[in-house]
Amino acid sequence: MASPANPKPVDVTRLKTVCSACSLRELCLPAGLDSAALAEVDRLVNRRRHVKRGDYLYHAGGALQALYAIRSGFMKSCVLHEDGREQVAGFHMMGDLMGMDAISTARHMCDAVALEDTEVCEIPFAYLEQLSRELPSLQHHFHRMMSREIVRDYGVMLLLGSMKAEERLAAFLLNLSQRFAARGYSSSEFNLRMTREEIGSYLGLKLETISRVLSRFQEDGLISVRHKHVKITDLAALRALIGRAPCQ
Amino acid sequence: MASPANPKPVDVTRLKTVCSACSLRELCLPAGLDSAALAEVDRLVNRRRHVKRGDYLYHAGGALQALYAIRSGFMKSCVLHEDGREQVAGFHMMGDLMGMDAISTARHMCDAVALEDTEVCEIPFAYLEQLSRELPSLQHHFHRMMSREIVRDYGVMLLLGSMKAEERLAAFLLNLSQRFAARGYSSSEFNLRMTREEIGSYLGLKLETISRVLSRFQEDGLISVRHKHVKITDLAALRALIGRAPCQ
DNA sequence: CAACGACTTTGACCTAGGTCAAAAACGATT
DNA sequence: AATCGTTTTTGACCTAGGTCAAAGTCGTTG
Repeated sequence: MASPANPKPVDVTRLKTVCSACSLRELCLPAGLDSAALAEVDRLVNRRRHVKRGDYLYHAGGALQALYAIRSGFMKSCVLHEDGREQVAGFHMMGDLMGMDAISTARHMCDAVALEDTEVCEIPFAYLEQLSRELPSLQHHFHRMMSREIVRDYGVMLLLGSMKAEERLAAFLLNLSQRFAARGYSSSEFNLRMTREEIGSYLGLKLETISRVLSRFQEDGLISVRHKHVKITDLAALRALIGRAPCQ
Repeated sequence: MASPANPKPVDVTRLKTVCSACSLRELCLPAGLDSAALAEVDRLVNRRRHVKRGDYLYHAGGALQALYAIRSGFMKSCVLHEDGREQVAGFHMMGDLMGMDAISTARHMCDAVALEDTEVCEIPFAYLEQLSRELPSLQHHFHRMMSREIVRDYGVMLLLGSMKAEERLAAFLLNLSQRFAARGYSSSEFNLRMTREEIGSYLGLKLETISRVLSRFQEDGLISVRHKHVKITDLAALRALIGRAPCQ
């Protein structure tokens, strides 16, 4: 079970934690760096920030100061339409890098909101560019992370553009499952940090549809859901749902 | 009107054209570089490639060799689902940079197909990384281009996730219009290079819906369409379509 | 522990867009 | 100019998912 950030108020040893000693080292920005490079990156990532549940890490329109690597917690990013409609563009967890949308115009193009108390490492962007000119491995890994975001986005387009409700939700659950697994948590049992409405927004569906499809999955023995808690009971069947082409 | 690549077979002077003399200089990778940097980039971009209508620039799964800047022509990129479903992830024209999805895994994650005869400049990726370590302005602009792709993708998510058919198509036409304008072509009159089916795939709709909505726009006096030729006759009304929130 | 608000579930009904089918229009080729 | 294949248009009908409404469940706070 993913436990939330340690509730102890301020722990000096933890505040001093650096990339080189971080358990997310191999998932996060410094993945694959040698120890010399890692020491440099320790200096790059100099500040932590706590974002309380419901609070914003940054707002659309705000100036780019830094990129943010999530240390613990859970966030969503939302694109806004002028008329107030909002589209969840992604859910982010430990090791994920946020804020890359802002590099283009030096202003954030989406909101980042904490879905539970979250701790992030601040990565001053100007300094990251400078350092990545000196450290080819850092440079390359940063490029890989931006590219990975593009690939992820393509996956979401595929989801939104050509899958039906059941497939979308199956893909969503499998994606969460796999990301939890990659972080050492259970791949079969986890808590959803977001509401049905937020899942719906992400998947281009209404919250009632999410609720109904989850119920149907449960009836069919694919999962068991109780509120935010999900247990995948038939992984193969869930995978089969998105594999086959029911249309055409 | 955008004229296709010169049909003369091989023109040596054109083959020798370099970034510093390219009319797309300010849209493309070298945007904003000083003349010293530009001279370096001239050496970086050493090869051209012609892709005939219907041919692939690269395939999903293929190894990343280079990024590609479009000099002339028109392309689409498609994400593939294992079951054969395909989702058009984007349409690309002169000055656009393609292939950034491949940096993440060193393999392309989508297909790139020419919708008309297209000429691209090959940008060897390893060399681009090397050069951008030496030229901060190139480095920064490259980052901006990757970020711009992420922002574009967020826009597509908004489109697919929370807009209805008419809004999607209006947004699509306005986007094309604006991109043609940025390249010195008419913003109000242009040829669609893609089929109704490809538009539909991009917008998460069926080709019949595209056809119907285009006809409706024409009846309402927003545009006039004849096959691939589109003329925007009421820009304001088209804009108004995506501005207001008809639902909720 | 009562009460409130936020979230979820479920049912009944409706509609935007999908599906199927047929005809028309085009463009490339002979 | 005739033919073929591709693309587009339009109509008739259908269904997945949206909408509206009501009841149930939870966590939080006084």
